[in-house]
Amino acid sequence: MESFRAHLDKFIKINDEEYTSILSFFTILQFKKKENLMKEGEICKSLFFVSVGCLRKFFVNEKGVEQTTEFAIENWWMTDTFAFERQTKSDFNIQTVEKSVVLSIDLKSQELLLQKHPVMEHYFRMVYQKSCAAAERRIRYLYEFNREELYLQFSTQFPWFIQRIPQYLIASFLGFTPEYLSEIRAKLRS
Amino acid sequence: MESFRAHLDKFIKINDEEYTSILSFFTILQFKKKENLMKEGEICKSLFFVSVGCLRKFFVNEKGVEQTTEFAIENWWMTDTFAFERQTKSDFNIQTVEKSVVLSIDLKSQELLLQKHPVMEHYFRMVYQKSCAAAERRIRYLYEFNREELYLQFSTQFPWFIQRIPQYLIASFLGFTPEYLSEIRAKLRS
DNA sequence: CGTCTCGTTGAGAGTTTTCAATGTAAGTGG
DNA sequence: CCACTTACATTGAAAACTCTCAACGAGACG
Repeated sequence: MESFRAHLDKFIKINDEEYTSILSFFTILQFKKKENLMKEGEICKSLFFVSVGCLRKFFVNEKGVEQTTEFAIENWWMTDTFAFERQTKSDFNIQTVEKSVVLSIDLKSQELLLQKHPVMEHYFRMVYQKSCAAAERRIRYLYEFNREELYLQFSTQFPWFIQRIPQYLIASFLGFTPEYLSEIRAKLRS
Repeated sequence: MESFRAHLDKFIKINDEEYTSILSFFTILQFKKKENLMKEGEICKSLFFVSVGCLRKFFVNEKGVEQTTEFAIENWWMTDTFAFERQTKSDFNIQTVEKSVVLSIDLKSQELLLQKHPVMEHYFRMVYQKSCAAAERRIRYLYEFNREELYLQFSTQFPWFIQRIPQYLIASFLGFTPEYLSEIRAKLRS
């Protein structure tokens, strides 16, 4: 878990002993591709930190289609924040997109962690703050661009991610159908 | 500023002396309807807390139309989080929708506040966490519903807000044109 | 009274989805 | 390694959704 340590170091100053203690509050989990970490309708027990790999969050709409709302790659956190905070049923599914290594913590452990290591309040404050900032930007893009522009924007901003992820997930994340993405790509190609 | 105290009390335990000290880091501002608190392109200096009234955050799209992305009513915070954190140019405008009373704090003051009152780290962690939770829900709705359903959803969930705000701002917030909102309302009426 | 803002209506145009069919790449078990 | 199956990507036509534009009506306010 060297990567988690490096990540924490970007926000807070801790020594080896503290790090060992902090890490002890988490469970390390390994997943294959397309394994489920959380299911819609089940109590949202865990907050996940992606150490290696990629997760996606999605729900199933009334037509039975999976709508991806978020990806999490290395050094990102993911859960249904609303449901985790209240320990209620999750509104989302979380699934690996690739083989992944994930740190997991439950609410009670997080509370104990914050109690024992107050510096982690600062850490999580910063993480949530960045997460809010990202959400604000995300929402702006959704209002500013039409589907074609969203794809163009996304593929120029994260070309390496486009390579990494199947296209139908990109389409799902950008909020349109795989067919329409094909059409857009055909148009851009010509 | 009794309302701010009551709001803080929901998250943290502080005495009168601490509260007085905390409040001293803020500036109290009064605004009339449609006054500007922040402008796109200017350095994002302030984080705002709405004590009374209502703010909206918007940007101007390439067609010159104002797109509202967020409202803040009593006990909500608002800024361009990304720009505030980095003290860079704001990507959004912030304007009052009604006559409002607002607490304002700049980044340096917030840092001093957090230093002097570590309990505020916890407070802001909770606030940002809730904000993230709201954003996750918001994004889900944007993916789940078409415009008509968005309006239906919004108007049944926040009927009191629909009363409070002019319709063209509702349309802007939900991401469609006032004309289309009229059409939806006509359809629902019949 | 005139002006401005806001809400409404309708026609036509643009965007995006649906559905069904086909093609292609990739994984699996023998 | 091949044959089979499944998952993913593409195409095209018709339908559904949403926007644009121009015009009109109603109310607020100086």
